[in-house]
Amino acid sequence: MARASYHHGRLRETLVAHGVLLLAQKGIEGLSLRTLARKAGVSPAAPYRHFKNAQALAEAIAAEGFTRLRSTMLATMADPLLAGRTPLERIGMGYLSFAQRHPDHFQLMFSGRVCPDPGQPESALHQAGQAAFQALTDTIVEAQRQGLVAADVSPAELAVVSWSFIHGFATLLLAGFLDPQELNPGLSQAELADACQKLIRRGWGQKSTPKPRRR
Amino acid sequence: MARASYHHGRLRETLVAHGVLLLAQKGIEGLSLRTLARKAGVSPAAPYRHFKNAQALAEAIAAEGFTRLRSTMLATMADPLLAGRTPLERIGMGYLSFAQRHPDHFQLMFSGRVCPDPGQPESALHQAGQAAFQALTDTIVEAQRQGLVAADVSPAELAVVSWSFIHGFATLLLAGFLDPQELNPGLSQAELADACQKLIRRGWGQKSTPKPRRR
DNA sequence: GAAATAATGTTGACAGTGAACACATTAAAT
DNA sequence: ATTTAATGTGTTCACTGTCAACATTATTTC
Repeated sequence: MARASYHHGRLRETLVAHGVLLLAQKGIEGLSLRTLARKAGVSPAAPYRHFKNAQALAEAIAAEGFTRLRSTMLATMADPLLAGRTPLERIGMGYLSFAQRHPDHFQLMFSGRVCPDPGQPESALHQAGQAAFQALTDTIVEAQRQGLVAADVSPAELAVVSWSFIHGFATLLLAGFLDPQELNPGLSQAELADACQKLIRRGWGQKSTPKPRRR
Repeated sequence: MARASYHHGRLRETLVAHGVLLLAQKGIEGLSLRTLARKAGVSPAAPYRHFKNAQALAEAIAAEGFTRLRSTMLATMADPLLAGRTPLERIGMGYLSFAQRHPDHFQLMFSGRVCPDPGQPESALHQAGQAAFQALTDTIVEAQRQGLVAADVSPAELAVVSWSFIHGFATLLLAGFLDPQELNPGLSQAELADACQKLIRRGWGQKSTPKPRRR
């Protein structure tokens, strides 16, 4: 931890890296600029040479979260154990997996502590978020090519819908609003996710165009 | 603000009420126990007689948020201006309306500052949240009765899916991830929401039973 | 290569915060 | 009426984000 030279050399990355760890250990409330400076072996004022304020540091940590979320989703896409799943199922599982393994990081990314006004759409946070979103859009295009998803709807719309659903599902799960057995018909999380996914694919509207009844 | 008697009398409610206001003015970061005590004209230690700590106060404010969210949804349900909309559209509009008019309150309710572990499912927060959720479930049952929603799916499942979607949509909207015109085909928020809603009702799966091609 | 300049880190201070303690005042119960 | 519980006060502590003045080093420029 202790360093020889007066300058740290890689303080910015070190702060973000320790931020990710501290977040996992102490949660969002436990994340403090001073603590991170201490862990980096640096004075409390040093971080201000790299970040305008504590929120900017939190934004950088959140941006790193989006990068990792994207990596997790891509890894899940390539996981041979999930070969039987459709691309959209796989990427959704990646999203959920990240949210559940790094709940505090996930919450920070969307907690409003970050990016309150979209005045700076060029921020690293926005870019990292859009990159993750792009992975989802790419997956949808691929699913359309494979004939797994309706091809007559714009990928962007489909991406908005699927991201909205999976994000809401993850958030409500983390917040504990989907746990009680009273409301769910005693399903495990995987079963519930699966049921929802099937329901979405099918649509929940009344079957207004009565298909030729199978029987 | 100043009071005559030594005891405040309704400190708890006063703190929560001022909390809602302060939240709207200063955002989540600006919400502090001491400031609320000051606004209530009371010493910094007084709130601790009513709340175990600052987080418990935040939870009470969040619970109040769920109560108001439920009220907003019910009001939207009854709004005569929206008579042409289906019940699910109306309640979704109520949800979005609350999220956009009280973004900080909405974020607090799901920000993880609140209810980290579901060890206390009896908390007021959980109860208020479940009451809001119940309004949604009721609406779905009603929509099923009206034949607007597939009746062969459990209302609980439909409620999970619709709550997940609308919550995710609201969150991404607030976080600014749905704004850039690059990704959306230049739609207004209302148009986007409408397109998503239609898409969900129809389902996004490949039309496995190909309708007679129009041309 | 030496000097000027920019980048980066330090020290010390300040106000604001959550929290705890002993104590004061009032309401409620006996 | 007296005891007891509930509620509010004053004070203190450790911690936090932030800043200004200063110190050290890296980088550029002559």
